[in-house]
Formats: sequence, structure tokens, C-alpha cells
Amino acid sequence: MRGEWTLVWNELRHGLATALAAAGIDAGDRLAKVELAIPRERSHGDWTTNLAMILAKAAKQPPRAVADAIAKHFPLEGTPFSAVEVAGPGFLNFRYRDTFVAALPVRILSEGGAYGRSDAGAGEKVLVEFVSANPTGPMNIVSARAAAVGSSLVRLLDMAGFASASEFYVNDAGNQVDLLGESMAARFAEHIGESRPFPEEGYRGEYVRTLAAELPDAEARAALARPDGARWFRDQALVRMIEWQKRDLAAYGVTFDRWFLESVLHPGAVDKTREQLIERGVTYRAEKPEGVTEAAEARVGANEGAAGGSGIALWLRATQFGDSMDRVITRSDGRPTYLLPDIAYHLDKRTRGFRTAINLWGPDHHAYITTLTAGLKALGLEEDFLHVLIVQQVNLLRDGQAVKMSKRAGEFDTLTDLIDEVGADCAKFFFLMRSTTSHLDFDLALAKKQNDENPAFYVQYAHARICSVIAKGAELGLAAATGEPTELTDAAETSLVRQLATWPEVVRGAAQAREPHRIPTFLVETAAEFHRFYHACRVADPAQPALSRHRLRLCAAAAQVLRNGLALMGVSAPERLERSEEGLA
RNA sequence: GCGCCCGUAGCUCAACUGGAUAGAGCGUCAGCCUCCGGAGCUGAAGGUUACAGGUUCGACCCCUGUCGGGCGCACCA
Repeated sequence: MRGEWTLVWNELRHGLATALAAAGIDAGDRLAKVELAIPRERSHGDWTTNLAMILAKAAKQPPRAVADAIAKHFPLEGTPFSAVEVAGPGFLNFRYRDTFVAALPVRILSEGGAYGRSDAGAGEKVLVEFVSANPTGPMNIVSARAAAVGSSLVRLLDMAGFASASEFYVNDAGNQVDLLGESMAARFAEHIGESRPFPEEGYRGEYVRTLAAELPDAEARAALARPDGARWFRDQALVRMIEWQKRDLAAYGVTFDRWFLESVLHPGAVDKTREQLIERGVTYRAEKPEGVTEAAEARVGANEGAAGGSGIALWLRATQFGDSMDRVITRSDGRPTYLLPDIAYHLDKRTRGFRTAINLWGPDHHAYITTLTAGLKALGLEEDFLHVLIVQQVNLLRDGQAVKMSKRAGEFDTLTDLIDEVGADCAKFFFLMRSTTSHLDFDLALAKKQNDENPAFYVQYAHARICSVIAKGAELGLAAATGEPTELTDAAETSLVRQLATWPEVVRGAAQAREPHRIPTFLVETAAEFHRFYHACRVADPAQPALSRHRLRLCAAAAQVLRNGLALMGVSAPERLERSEEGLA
């Protein structure tokens, strides 16, 4: 091993490169993309690769012949592997040395919270933007899923060697905020017994009334009397709303490196972006988009009312960059559409040095991916700069029955409601458990159960159980072994160590695929692996002190891995779980 | 009408970017504590991966079509 934070993955890659060179096989750039995996089937070894099968065609040799050549030249010396075998149609299967396995618990404990960390991301700067809800109401359930996934992804990327940061984009410059201000002014007027018309599309939620009543009385009265007083109400509403959202998220354990206000882009950055697009010749002025089909034209006609005015607008030639149609970036009245500041914002991200922007969006925005991507390509940004993860909707259930999520006061709808009902740990575990592309059925009754139906408790229980057995060992005067490698005497022990050995690879894979759900999946498997071991092997046995000390250390290593995984999820790892009344059912 | 996402065991979901015999939990059935937390463990049953073609050594994964479910569709964000 070349030292900590080096992946077995890297060792394999180097070994394969050496073997290919020695065997005289030209892999081209294939090696960079080849699959190195941990096989599901343990009898297939600890690592496997399909490299030989990939190269067979170009090498004009049967896959097994290529595999044999690679196996023959693979330099095992100094690697974690003792053997490489050719199997099946041409797989190369690698097996860990016993000494590597025996040394692993020592290594896990010495690396501690850093076990699993790697340099796979090579320090690439990645900005993860998520939630970014309009500052016009409290955090809701949809945001709760995005917050759990986004914050976990940031930690995951960091652990895999990316330079990651989190950001919340605040739409504080649009109509919606003006409407909020107007709504607030009207509610304040109502509060002091005056009348002021409530805006047509205003925010009718009870929370606006609450916030209005908290405004400083004298200042608010003065603003109400001024002709431009709506602006004061807007600014007040904005500040209070953002603080509220920050509080809600903080209670959930989610914070952001930066809250980016859209308003800072106006007018400078927005104008500059428009000029750049014009200079690049990717815009035109027209009443209608160029090259629309008759069918599309008919639809425009049908939507004229909703579409707004007719007149000369500035269009982006989005179709040249993969979009299905051209898009307006400046309305006929001169105001920019949402697209232009969005482009300006992402240009700003790129200018700050981020090589990748990962955005978490709701399913209602998926069509916008091609539009924004087209806008960024039109500016000359890398095609793969923007990476959008669609976080699918959440269906709340209670004992199998759908829970209505309504904006109206009193109904179950907010993040705070959710935390109050099931707790932040459990909510996050459930949100992270599924891939973001899956619709998620969230059963409140299930999440509240503290029993075996609940995977969040299954993992936390494994951790608590380990802490308990370590405490038991201490009672008996048995401490975890230090220094010397672990003696593995039982198949269940070896199986557990091998599971723990995969952790750095799981972190790397999950980070590069941007799939945080692999973490809870791994933790559930690890917990199961631990329980199996615990069932098969007595850990704290005064009659066998030497063996006990080795097993206690293995337990401590397992606890460390569980803690590291739960930490990535933002879920706590309690040392004790108290039985609740419901849990006894 | 067009576009995107989804469809895997009775239910909720995995399957490591195209790999070896598609796996977990719940539910059902049958077992396991003189022992460290039974909130646990072991086993059984349960599948034409919606359907029909195609691509190749190999497909839940890629391509085409069909059927279902969700979402979006033009100077709202």
C-alpha cells in the first residue's frame, strides 16, 4: 500500500497497466473506463474486472487468452492481492492476501473518521445547489427530500476527494417576491384594522398573517402610508422568510456554504450575459420564434393570453444547442425572463472556478434541463458543466393511506411537521434510502415504528449493540487488541472484515455516480453482516481473553464504519437506543 | 399532439454506469436464547425484470415499437 487514502481500486489499476505493458497489449484509453468491481458472489474473489473481454476484439484474441496473458504478468508483489484467476468467459478475479484482511481492522481504527476517504475526485471543484425554494413560505416536504440528498451528496463528494460546496439560490428578484410583499402589506393593514386590497394571486397562507403581525409597528405604519411602501414590506418579508427557512433547515441538520441572492446578478451580471450572447451571434429579435411549424404556431395562438404580450422580444437560438425551440431571454417590455439570470448565475458558478455544477431539481423542471444546458453551451461552457439530478416526488402515506399535502394551514405539509412526527434522523434515512429517480412512498406510521420494519433503526441498533458489547467487555476487563494483526478464526469474522474492506470503494462509486442511496444500502448490508457475526461468535468471553480482544477490535472497526456512513447521511449514531412503548409492540 | 422520467417477488425498493445463478426488508410459513441488547439470527416459498422485436460473447441496463403511471410544453419561476 502506498499509504492511507489510497484505494485498492488504484492499486488494481496500476497493476493492470503494468501487466498490459508487459504482455504487449495496447489498451488505448480503455483502461481508464474499464470496470473494476467487487463481485456480488464471494466465490468470485474480492475484486473482479472484465478488462480482458473488453480488449479481446481489438487484440484479435479470445477473451480467455487475453485474460491469461494479463494474469500471468500481473505484479502481485506489494499489492493487497495474493492471487489472480481467470474465470468464466474471461473475468479476472483477484483475492486479498490474508495479511491484508488481518491488518484491516487496525487500519480502520487508525484512520477513524477518515476511513473511506480517497483522492478519487482529484480535488475537482463541484458546487451542489439544492432546495433553492422561493422565499415565499416555510420549507415543505418536497424540499425535505432534496435537503437530505443534497447535503449528503456534498459530504460524500468531499470524502471521495472532490472539493465540494453547497449553495441555496434565493429567487429574490421576481414577481413572486413582490407579490409576497403586497400580501404582507395587506395583512398588516388588516392587523391594524385598516383595509388594503389583497393581491389577486397573493399568498393566502396563515404564516403571512403571523409574520405581518411581528413587524415593527411604527415603521410598518409609516411604510403603509408611503406610495412606494410595498418595497419596504417586500424587503421585510424577504429577510424574515429567509431566516425562517434557515431555521427550519438548521433544525433538520442542513446548512449551506452560501445563500446566493439572485438580486446580486441584477442588473450588472444579467446585462453582461445578454451582451455576451448577442456578441456570440446566438440571439435574434422577433415577435415569434423562427422556424416554428404550423402545429406549433397553432399552439402559440391558443396560448396567446397566457404567453403575455406581443411585440419584439430577444430570443436565444436554443435550438442550435439541443433545445426543442428557441427561448425568449428578454421580454418585449425589456425585462429579462427567468432564463437569462439563470444563465448568468451558472456563468458565475463557472467563473468562481467550479468545474461541475450539480443541481437538484423537482420533476416539474426536468424539461428545463435542456433549455438551461443550451443556454450555457451558447455561452461556450463545457457541455458537461451542468449536471441536474431530478429528485422525484414524495408520496406521504399513513398506514397505506395517502396524506393530503395542502398549502392550507393546518394540513400536513411542512418540513417542521415531518421532523415533529418522525424525527430528523429517520426522515433523512428514508429520503436517502432510495435513488433520487424513484418516486418515494414515505409511510409516516412505518417511520415512527421503532422496530424491525424500520431500516433506520436496524442500522442504529447495530451500532448501539456494538457499543454495548464493548462496554460489556470493559466490565469484564477485556479491551480491544492493539498493534498486532487480527486473528481470524471464524468464517463470519472474515466475511465481516471483507464487507468493511469495501467501504472506500462504496464511497468512491457513490460519489462519482452521484448516488447517495448507495450509502444506506451498504449500511444495511453491513449491519446484517455484523449481526450474523455477533450471532456466530461470542465476543466478550472471559474464558478466551486473547480471542475476545481481537473480536472486540473487529467490533470497534465495524462501529467506526457504521458511524462514518451515518455521518455522510447526516444521521446520528447513538450509543444506546431506548426502547419506546411503540417499539415493544 | 410533442418531450422527459418511471414500470423488477403480494408490498416498498436494490442490482456498483453492459457482466457470472436478478438481491434485501416487510408480509407468509418453519426453526433458533442455561451466553455479551431477540429492536437479532437461520431456512422455505415467492420472478417470462410491463409487453414485442433488435444490437453482442453477454441486456433489468443500450436501440425501435406498444401498453400503463407521473411530469412538463412558448414574453410564469
